Amino acid sequence: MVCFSVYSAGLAFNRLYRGLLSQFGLTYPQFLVLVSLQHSDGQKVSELGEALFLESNTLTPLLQRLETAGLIKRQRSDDDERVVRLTLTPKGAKLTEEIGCVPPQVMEATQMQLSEIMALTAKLNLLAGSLREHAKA
Amino acid sequence: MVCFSVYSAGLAFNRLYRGLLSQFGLTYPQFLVLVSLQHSDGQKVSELGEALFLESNTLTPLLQRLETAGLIKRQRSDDDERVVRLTLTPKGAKLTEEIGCVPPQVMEATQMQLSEIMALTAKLNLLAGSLREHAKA
DNA sequence: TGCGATTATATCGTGTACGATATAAATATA
DNA sequence: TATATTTATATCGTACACGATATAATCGCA
Repeated sequence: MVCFSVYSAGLAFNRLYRGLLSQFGLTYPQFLVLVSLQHSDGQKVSELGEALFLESNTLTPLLQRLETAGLIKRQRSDDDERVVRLTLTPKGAKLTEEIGCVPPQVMEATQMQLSEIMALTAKLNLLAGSLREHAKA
Repeated sequence: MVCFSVYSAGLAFNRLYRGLLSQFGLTYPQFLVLVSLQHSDGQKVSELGEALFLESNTLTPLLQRLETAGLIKRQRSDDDERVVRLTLTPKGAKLTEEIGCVPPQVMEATQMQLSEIMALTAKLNLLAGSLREHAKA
């Protein structure tokens, strides 16, 4: 069953990341947020949610923890007071640089060729896309 | 990044299963437990944990909920009082039959050929195996 | 202009995951 | 055969994930 393979591979990745990220005081979803903000600082919560496939009920508490840790700033937009924009603090930007060493370690742990990883990634993205389409309909 | 693809595909599967299983009052991990017990009734908690890659800190509350719902029975072994054996109740066995209609619906939602699904599953299992090996070392 | 609908984020309750630790039973060993 | 060690499960605290709902700001339209 693919679903179970995806599920258990997700567990395995999560455990690996936990070991690698605990020294930085981060979880895997928090890591994803920092990396996403590094690529595009000042994102709205909704934009981050589209990038990570998460909604405000999951993101809000996660972002509050990152703000409490001094890694990001959350501020209401002046144009539209409903919108909250997210920016890395200097401390957050510095930490995001430091965790750049983590993805190579994960790649190494996969024991797979880069080409194979990319092919697998592409298939998973197609699969996830189909599942999301199906959910909408 | 494979890790993110696995993560987001896991989210998508979880959402799909949520929609399909809610009518039965089950979550995806609970579904996995019932199916595992259908294949091998009377498993120990530790055996179930090896099958699902979960430990007692996750399984105990999950199994307690299934017992409260009247779907499984948890009983201490006579041979070894540390061991808890898990069996489907008649109600649980009946429900497990009924949810047999769910996996085909999931397969359909993937929009993939069976051969492609099997190849993907095999690769994911290899990957997860490598990650688990790496975690042990 | 005013007011109902929409939008963006937040809150709440439930159910996983998991590290750390507890508890009790079984085993090993002095 | 006592006692230390190991093993199986359970408990606790923290952090996601998500359905349902709340709240406040903006928009649409009469």
